Amino acid sequence: LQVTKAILDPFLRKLRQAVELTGGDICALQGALGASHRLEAHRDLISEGESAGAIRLILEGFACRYKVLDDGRRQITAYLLPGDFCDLHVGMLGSMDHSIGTITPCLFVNLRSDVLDELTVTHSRIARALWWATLVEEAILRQWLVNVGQRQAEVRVAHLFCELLVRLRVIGRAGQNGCELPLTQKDIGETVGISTVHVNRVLQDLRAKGLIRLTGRRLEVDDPVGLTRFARFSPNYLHLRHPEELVREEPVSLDRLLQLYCP
Amino acid sequence: LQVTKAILDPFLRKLRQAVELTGGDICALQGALGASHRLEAHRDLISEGESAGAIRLILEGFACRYKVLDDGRRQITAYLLPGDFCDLHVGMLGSMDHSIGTITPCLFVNLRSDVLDELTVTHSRIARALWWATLVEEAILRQWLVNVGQRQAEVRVAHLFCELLVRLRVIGRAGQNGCELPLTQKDIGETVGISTVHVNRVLQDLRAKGLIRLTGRRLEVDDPVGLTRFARFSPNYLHLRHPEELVREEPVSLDRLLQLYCP
DNA sequence: CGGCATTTTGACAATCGTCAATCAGTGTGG
DNA sequence: CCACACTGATTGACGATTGTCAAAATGCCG
Repeated sequence: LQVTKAILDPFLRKLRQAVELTGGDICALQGALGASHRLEAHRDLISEGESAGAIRLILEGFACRYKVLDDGRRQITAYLLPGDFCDLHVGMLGSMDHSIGTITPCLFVNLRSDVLDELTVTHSRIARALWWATLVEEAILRQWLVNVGQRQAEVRVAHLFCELLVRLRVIGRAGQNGCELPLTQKDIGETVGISTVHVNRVLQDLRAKGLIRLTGRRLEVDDPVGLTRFARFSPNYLHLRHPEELVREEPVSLDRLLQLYCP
Repeated sequence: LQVTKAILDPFLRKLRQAVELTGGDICALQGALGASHRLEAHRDLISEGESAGAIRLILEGFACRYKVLDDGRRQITAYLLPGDFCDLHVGMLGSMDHSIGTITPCLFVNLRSDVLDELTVTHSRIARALWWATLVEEAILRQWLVNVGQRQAEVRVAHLFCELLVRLRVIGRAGQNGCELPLTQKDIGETVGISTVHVNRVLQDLRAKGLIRLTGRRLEVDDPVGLTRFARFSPNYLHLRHPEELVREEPVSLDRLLQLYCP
């Protein structure tokens, strides 16, 4: 499978939130790309207990980190979207303390870790951007803990939607009025710590309030301002450098990006 | 205030869980130490929104990361114990997305960030150990999210105690039968996402089960095995290299450590 | 069309939160 | 030494949010 350049767009957009990458940086990153591969929905990329291997970057699809308890309950601890790493720095810890699984069919590229190690020495901006991504993941975890620990079910769900909307918008996958959101109600419940049945009730309430509609695999936002206010959402914890860009609905074509960045 | 060497013991013990430090590493770390200072209980070290400044290491006392909601509710997202950093890598993100406050009176040292930056280049083991500490923090956050999202109040509290016992044992501050634990029931509730009143009920239940007693500022563990089993606690997510050492009740004297490490 | 996953509904129960009062422990000043 | 204040712990009554169970409805895909 050939990795076309356009498919790196979400990744580059995301990193642009951390640092201003130069053309040289981008080309160097391309040089680290290894083999790409597909995985169908509901498969594990890595399971808890395994020792982390290759570094993988998601190009397409939804995946998640999760932990399963002995009684079968599952907690999703992160969503991995196009442009996110699966196991960038976690590998340093030795064995995985959680699993990573796909939600939809996904497309990945491997990154040659030796090349990447070298890059972080020769291209300090890249090193910085990669650590930024890891630290933002941690910040998101803190925010999730606040939601699950302190807020009511309805607010939790609203907040999750706000966050996903922003993250998808950063990578050019969401407009102001909605986005593709391939999560089941079970997934949502396992994310915010409520039962599937209650997720259903909450979604109906949010719809009745005129805030959102979750139909099929798509989230429609009827009242963006109201939703943000209801969820008490502030994107500060995402540490974006260019919040103003989030308004732009149109994805930037990668031709455009490469024009700008590669001399 | 003079930083004696002995007071670094928890820090060095903790890092030994990540990598085997050489005498040179330890001496280099000592060279990065700056001014030390005290702070009384219930004060903020850094508040949300501020831009992170100096890098600080806790030498003595309990502190925590937390977020406050607009309705006054608070969620503690991490405990900072002796040997833990307050703002090691978080500074890379610019502004703080949470606050750090003391629980007991605390003693800190500043670290010269320029010296530390240099260290991470010249002493790769140190760089590795510092990132390990950050990644373990993230792993703990994931585990907390699982607890708060999926488990019953009683199990949440039991699990928290297990974790704190292990972490305190690593730094030589806990035996098999208990430890100093200066948390109020309010603190515990704000950690595991339950009300203060319910914390009280849960503690009584745990005592009635013969597992633990929390009296004053001390946690007594009456049935360590039973507690671990009840909490479904596994220390894997703490990524310790020397779990066998946790059994040892006696703190290693720093004279001993320096004898071993400094030629 | 038929099978399967997902969503939806209703009834009921349980955990947990809230409120408000009391009790216990600790430190302070007279 | 004791009254006092203050914080933290404890108790009880009550209610609300949320979970569980089980069934029915809907949607999706071969």
